[in-house]
Amino acid sequence: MLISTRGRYALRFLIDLAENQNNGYITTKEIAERQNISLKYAERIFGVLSSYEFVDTQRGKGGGYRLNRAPSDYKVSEILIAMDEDLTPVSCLKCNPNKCERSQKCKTLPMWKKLSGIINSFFDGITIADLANENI
Amino acid sequence: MLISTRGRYALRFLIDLAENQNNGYITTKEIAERQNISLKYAERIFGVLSSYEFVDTQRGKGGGYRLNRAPSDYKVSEILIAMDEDLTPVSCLKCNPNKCERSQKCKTLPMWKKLSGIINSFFDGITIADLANENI
DNA sequence: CAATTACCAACTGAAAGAGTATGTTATTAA
DNA sequence: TTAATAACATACTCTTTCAGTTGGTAATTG
Repeated sequence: MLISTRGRYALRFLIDLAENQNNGYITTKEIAERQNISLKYAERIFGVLSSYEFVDTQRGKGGGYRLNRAPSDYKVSEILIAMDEDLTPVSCLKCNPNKCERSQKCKTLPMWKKLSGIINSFFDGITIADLANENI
Repeated sequence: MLISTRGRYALRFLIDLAENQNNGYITTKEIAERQNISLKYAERIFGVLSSYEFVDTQRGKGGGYRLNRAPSDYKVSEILIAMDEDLTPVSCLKCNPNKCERSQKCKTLPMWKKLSGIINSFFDGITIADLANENI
């Protein structure tokens, strides 16, 4: 799988926050219920989103999370890369510079590179706002 | 990972066969050495290629494998799908029809479907001949 | 101070994937 | 007819990754 469930949940959480922007801070509990996921797992995912400063956070009563940018300023690519480390379709592309000794003469490597570029551009071109507005 | 090493090896084997087409049957041993992979692992991969009738096979002395079509008649997509079952980037798309109960209202599903289409078209448009000729 | 809510880290369990081990069967050439 | 060759088959091991859980601690507020 190119995209983990973690990455998919992260996107859904941000969409959820985007759809409830004017309600102040949204708790993990609320989102966990809406998205039908365990509270604890949701907390872990928000932990990553928070560490990348994709969201503002507030502890204690009345606290929770909220977006700190406009939904149109979140590229899907950056979210997925934050959650999964990368978006590379084959392990050949994982290390940089390429450590595979046959990379110079490999007949398939250019194809993998091209695909990787396509995938990255695809996700670069979509924002949380696009998703929320079903404007794929 | 979207593409397994099995799938990558399969492509390299077919490219190898394409490059040595006029030499009759090519043994697993020969390819295993050229591609720097264990004989036994190579045999397993050829087993799959053979079961999908991507190659002709001959046992015993002088035997081995050879292509049974022109290199330009092997789409990369069919090879990769044979080796890995599918090319779906997210598990949401694995079952058909979609069994996820939120699929009707899911805001991200259209994006996954679109990506899946892009990936499949990409590999549909490339053949073993293209790879052998470095014509990515 | 008590309730609330985010934050943190270690762990479990399952699945998939890479690769190996140990054969058996078909074919050919001597 | 036998020995060598090479494909075919299957079960297994080992590692890694990923999903999800457990059991907390720290900050904030009423």
